[in-house]
Amino acid sequence: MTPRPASASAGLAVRGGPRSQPTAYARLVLDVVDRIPPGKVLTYGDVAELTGRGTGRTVGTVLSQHGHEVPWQRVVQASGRPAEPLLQQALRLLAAEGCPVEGERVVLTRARWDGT
DNA sequence: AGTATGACGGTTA
DNA sequence: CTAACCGCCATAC
Repeated sequence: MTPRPASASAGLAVRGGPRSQPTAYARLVLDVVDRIPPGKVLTYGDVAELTGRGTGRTVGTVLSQHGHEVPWQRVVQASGRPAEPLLQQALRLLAAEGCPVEGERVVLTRARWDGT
């Protein structure tokens, strides 16, 4: 894939400022999310495992700051439900790319990406 | 170095 | 099913 415009920023919990500059950790996370195939998803925890650092919480914080440069809708909670603020839009985007959705959640048994 | 914060996860009630 | 609680960990200040 083409490199994402490094214009975005990472950093977690930015209080008091718009966006800080990307951190190595944020790039790791965005890199993994960027590789999720259309119609497939990963849980926040899955992303943390694939990067080898952090937890679902830290992954979520990174995406909250610049998930805009990656297919953010492909990262959902362990329950299969997209994060609250993005619920409707995420479900719409996922359904559009052929991801199995049931009610307000993704059918993880069918849509979970194996990371390969 | 210590405290606060957050697009999470798992357990317990 | 919902709600509360605690553990987790990178980052900001």
